Amino acid sequence: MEKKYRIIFHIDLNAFFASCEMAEDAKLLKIPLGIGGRRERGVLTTANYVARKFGVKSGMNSIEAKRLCPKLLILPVNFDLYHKYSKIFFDLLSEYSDSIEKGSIDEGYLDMTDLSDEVHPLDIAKEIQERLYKEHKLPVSIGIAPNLFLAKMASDMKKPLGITVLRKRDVEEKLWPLPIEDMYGIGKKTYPNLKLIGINTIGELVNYQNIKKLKLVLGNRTEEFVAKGRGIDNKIVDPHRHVESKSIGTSSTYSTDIHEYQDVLAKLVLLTKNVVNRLIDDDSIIKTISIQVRYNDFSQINRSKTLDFYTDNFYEIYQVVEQLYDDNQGDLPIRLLGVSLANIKDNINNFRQIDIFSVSKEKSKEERVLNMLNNINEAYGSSIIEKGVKKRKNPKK
DNA sequence: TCTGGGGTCCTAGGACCC
DNA sequence: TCTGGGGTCCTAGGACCC
Repeated sequence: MEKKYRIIFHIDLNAFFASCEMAEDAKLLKIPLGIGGRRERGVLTTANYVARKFGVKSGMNSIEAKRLCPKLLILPVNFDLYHKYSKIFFDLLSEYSDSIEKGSIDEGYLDMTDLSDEVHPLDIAKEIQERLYKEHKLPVSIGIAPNLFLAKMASDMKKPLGITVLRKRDVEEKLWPLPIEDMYGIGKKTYPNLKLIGINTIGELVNYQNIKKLKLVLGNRTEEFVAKGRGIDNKIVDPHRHVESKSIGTSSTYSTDIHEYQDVLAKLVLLTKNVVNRLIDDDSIIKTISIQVRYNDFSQINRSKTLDFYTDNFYEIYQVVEQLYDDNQGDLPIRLLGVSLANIKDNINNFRQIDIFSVSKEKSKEERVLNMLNNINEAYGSSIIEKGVKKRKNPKK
């Protein structure tokens, strides 16, 4: 029998980074906890609910957070730990459906339409929530709805540990009163423009009469947002979306601005080393290299170059990074530098012709970069560099 | 109290090929 | 000669999300 509506779950881990730390160490359960940078320019990526009572929230400058809540404990981000719990989370979800789409490290969509008529979706949601909390100490909020957009909006309505059902017929009552900035996809640049034309809630967006004016603000996505506001979203749960990452990058905001060319290069070497290590760990190769430079007035440039071959070679990649910087040097002091790699593919059958006559030339360039690395090592006493000389894992397959 | 770091997707113009 | 139009890739920038 054909069902009239799909049944989609959106499952969202509450205060995920903080919850992982608390799952690891029960002593953290009752104290205000934030995760993020502890230095002058650091901000919190998240905070537990004890800290939130003091007004502490994600995105907040760490010093301001400390002022609001002097007893706040701030731990540095620990991605290895979060990946471990993320895997636990998705493994458990996979017991309930084959149709799972990873939204990000801490949220997923499940298509539960094929659920037997004997079981109620709400009971399954309760079971998932209880198991994650009891077996793994992970609190989640769950939204149940006929499509992905409504499920996403629903999971946000009750936090932490909420379960919210949002049916098509509930849209006018439950969705339309929400402030427009709470709509998924409307961010901090767009919502002031919507307010300017008199739209303050999702309902006001849906019922806006002057479509031409609306298109000036929302552009090509106007129809999409209006449909979503009406509770219509035909996107399917796609297990293949977001399985392979499309880029690997790292960036760093420095506690004091960088003025000297040589200092910039030293930072770029470190950043490049870091991303190339991750690339090699991943057994992947890339052909697009980008740098990001943010100046102290917060203006920013991004520059990229696509090679006509794939590589995972540090020296080759670093040469491009340095070239991109050299070609685009600005006058302002630098606050942030970033390096990222895109156009990624698996490192299998990457046969490349090597021009033996250029090898000696390349050698001398390699030596120059190696010297930079050694100098940085001496200056910082850092272990990052050594870590980078690790061996390639066995190729896949 | 000045504003992190990891990403994805979209747009628009230009190069280049057919 | 003064010139089209589709497709694809590259580059830069912007917006958004967690």
